[in-house]
Amino acid sequence: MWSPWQRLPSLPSFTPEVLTETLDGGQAFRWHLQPDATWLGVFGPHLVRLRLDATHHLEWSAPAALAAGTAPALATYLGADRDFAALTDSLPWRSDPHLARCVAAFPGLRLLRQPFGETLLGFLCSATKQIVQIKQMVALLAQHHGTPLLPDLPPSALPPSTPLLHRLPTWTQLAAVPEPILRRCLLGFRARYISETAQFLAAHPGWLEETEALPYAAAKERLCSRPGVGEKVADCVLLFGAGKLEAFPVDVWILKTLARRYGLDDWRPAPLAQFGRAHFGPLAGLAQQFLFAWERAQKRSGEPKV
DNA sequence: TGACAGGGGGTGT
DNA sequence: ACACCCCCTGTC
Repeated sequence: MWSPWQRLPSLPSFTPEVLTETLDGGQAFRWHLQPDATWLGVFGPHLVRLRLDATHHLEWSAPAALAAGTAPALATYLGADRDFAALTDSLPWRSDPHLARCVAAFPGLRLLRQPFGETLLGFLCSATKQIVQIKQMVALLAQHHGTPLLPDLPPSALPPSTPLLHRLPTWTQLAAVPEPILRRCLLGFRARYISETAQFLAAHPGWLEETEALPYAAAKERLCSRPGVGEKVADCVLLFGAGKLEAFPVDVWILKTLARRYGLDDWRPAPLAQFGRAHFGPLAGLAQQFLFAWERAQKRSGEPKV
């Protein structure tokens, strides 16, 4: 049923914590930790299990029927073509003590390269929502409107009630769904954004592909012309779905971080984004991910759940 | 074991 | 500044 576990060549080792932060730290919303401590995730047409071996290197397994194209797709998705250790080393951590401790706390943290259209969909869901709730929305979108990943195989091959039996709907599929139906995916006011974007994309074939290929500034401008896409969402889509590492999303966490750790109280998001690009340089988005991971960890240790 | 606020990784006006 | 939409979470 599942393919044998296979090492993923050309990817460095991970600690479990950094793997969690990479897969389930707000970049992507379709990775779920299973009871056996493996990660189960979907991107594009791919359904994948991931785990760490004894040497903390990544291993993957996919349903046998889908496993053929998995390795190269996974390599792209995980950014295996980029040396994140070297990129991280080129961040200005030597002159920035706070960045230095964030980098040290999450060694090997990387940016994903997700399918562009799916990234847009995920972050259109993200406004004023926490990760758990965004994950719930995209899971429902997939269940209700996405194509089954294993059309010919019995669901019993997977854990019961997994939210990962379907791909995300394509924008073409979404364009055929009336907004009131979309709302059943717990989207709230975001349903209108998604519906209008789907209509627009149906009327403008190639728009997504062209946008993804544009340089950062031009791509951001185009994304921001869509309803529900402001600067923050556009930067997330370009950072996590187009590999534009200069994108510097300013959300409330980064706002608080820059205020508290960098003395930038009362700054507005747009000037903060400018500060970020100036201070952290052309890989500002990577720096942002370290800062974000740090603040998430602080919040967890400050307000333990249980 | 239920009800009840309060707030939530923004955007648009 | 405030509405938008309403689910999740923490409380009582």
